[in-house]
Amino acid sequence: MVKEAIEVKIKKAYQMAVDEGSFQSDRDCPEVIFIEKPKTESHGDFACGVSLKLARHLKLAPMKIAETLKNYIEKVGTNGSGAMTVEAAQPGFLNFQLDKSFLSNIIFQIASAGESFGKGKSNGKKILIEYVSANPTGGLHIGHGRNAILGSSLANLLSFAGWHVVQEFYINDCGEQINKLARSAFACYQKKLGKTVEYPEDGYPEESLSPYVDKAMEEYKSDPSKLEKAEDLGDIIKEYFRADQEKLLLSVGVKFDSWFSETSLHKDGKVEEALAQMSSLNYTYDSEGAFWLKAKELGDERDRVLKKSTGATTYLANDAAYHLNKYKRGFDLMVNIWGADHHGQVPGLKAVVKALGEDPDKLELLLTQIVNLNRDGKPVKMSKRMGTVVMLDEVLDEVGADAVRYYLAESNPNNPINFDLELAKKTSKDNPAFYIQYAHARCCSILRRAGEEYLDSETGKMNPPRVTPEQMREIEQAYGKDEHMFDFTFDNESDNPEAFAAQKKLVLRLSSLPDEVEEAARVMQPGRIARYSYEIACDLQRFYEVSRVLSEDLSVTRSRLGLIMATRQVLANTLKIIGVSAPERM
RNA sequence: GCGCCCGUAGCUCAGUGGAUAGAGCAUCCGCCUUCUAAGCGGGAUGUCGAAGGUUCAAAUCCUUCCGGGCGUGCCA
Repeated sequence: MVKEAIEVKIKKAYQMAVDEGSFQSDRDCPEVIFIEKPKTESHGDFACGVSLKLARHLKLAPMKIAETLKNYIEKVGTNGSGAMTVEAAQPGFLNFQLDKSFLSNIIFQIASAGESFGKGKSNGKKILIEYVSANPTGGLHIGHGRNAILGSSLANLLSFAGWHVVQEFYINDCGEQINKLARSAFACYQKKLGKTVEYPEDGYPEESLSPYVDKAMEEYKSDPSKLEKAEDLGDIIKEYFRADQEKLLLSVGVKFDSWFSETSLHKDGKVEEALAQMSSLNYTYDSEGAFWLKAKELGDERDRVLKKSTGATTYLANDAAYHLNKYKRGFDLMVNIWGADHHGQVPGLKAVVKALGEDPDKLELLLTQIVNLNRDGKPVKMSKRMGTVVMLDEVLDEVGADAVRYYLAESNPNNPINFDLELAKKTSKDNPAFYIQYAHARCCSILRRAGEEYLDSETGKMNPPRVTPEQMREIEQAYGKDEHMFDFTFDNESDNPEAFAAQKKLVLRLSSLPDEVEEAARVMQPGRIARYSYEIACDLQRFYEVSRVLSEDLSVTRSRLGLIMATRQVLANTLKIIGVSAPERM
């Protein structure tokens, strides 16, 4: 919001400069006005290097352009948002220093927006995010967990940024893996009935299936004929697994709007339809008894089989049908989240989409790298059931949902995660997940304490609350209405530069939530919000160290309580995006 | 071989073509009468994997090379 205000000012200044003949150009600035946060304090609170970019276009020295813009910016004035000073600096930067009035106006704006602070305006667009999409043949491992948390956080983020989001799980409930499940479960069942059968050599581990077979026998004990065919038993068991996956995902706050069955595509003849559509567009051919996609001419490294010589369709053919269905549902954008070990399938899927005559640019694939588990920096393999693969529920049991969500959401999907189990359990600043929650709890604590009696250190007696319940209600009501309520938040820079710096830093950090949301949504990286949240926690801590909220001065107390409310709100909003709880006490 | 991802402080990682490349951990030195010390402040720490190129300006864009991970089925 601050960046926008500055951008508007520069734009206006540019137009005035053109109008008055200082710049020989059209009224619209030909370069993007990019406002940055300088790393060095002496470069102001915000800076803009547009003069450097304009040098060639205007045929003037960058420094000259900067100075001209500075003069016109001063003419533009404050336009109601509070004051700032501008400096032109070598080699042509514009450096902006915000005034106290500007800063307290920021708090006021956050206060007015309340819960919706940082929320993007609805863009009227629909997006489908498909993720996890595991086989219903077992549990979910930590890699599924990474995709689940990324998908869910991305959904929260995009929805907050103004998209209409649909989250979907594509159930891979047919094909070779499912047949294997059915065979294994049926063998297990036969054994339970006392028959001597050979357990499939490459089958799923009997000990993991056994409880599910027991469950099926219990459920169908009045009508065991339902279990008499391997296929039927497989259908029952795979639904158990799917339901377990759903339950586990719900326990980490991952909730799907839609569960799409691969089998339903076959039943409804959609796979054949998709194949026919690709044929009609002349992107297929028969060879060696199989049915092929001309993938190579659509950008893949070689052609791909759609229907095997056995007559069965490949996963690619099924994916074609599924994606055709997605396209028909009219989304503006579709995102698939896959493990990076599947990246080889990307060109095939893109080829299929083109062969169906759809726009491949509407389909975005996010690939996630692997999750390594560590304990005190050393690699661990902890799974009881699967040997080398670490299961999501085991990690969840050990460190809890909040830590799982934070660490899996925080990372850049392109990088492998080194998830340290001991770190995730720490209750200290080393553990950002904890530290952010603690910051939120601290805000709540201060707000609570404001309305409680407190010990007077001089008299040793209890004093009445600094802020009575009536006053607290007044503050909450004024919060968002009284523009000048926050004017007392800041110390004078000359009296207490440390305190002023911390106050300013916190306020500016809070103000950037809308920019952070917009940028994170644009690059589809909810992890940026997680890291931003940690930075707020650090800034709050610093503020807390150097400037008291609750004091004898009621106007300062009121003012700073407003800042604490604003901080609590921004922390709550960011935690909600990454799906971590915001506790009031810890 | 080919394709994708990665290479930034001792470690884990940020970094939008812009000013002196940043955080946290670890390490060293300080700091607890006060709203939660579950903490805070301050040092020190770099061939941004390498070399070319584009640019007024490159960790960032392009090319080549080196190192690591993954993939490369009529499996999913």
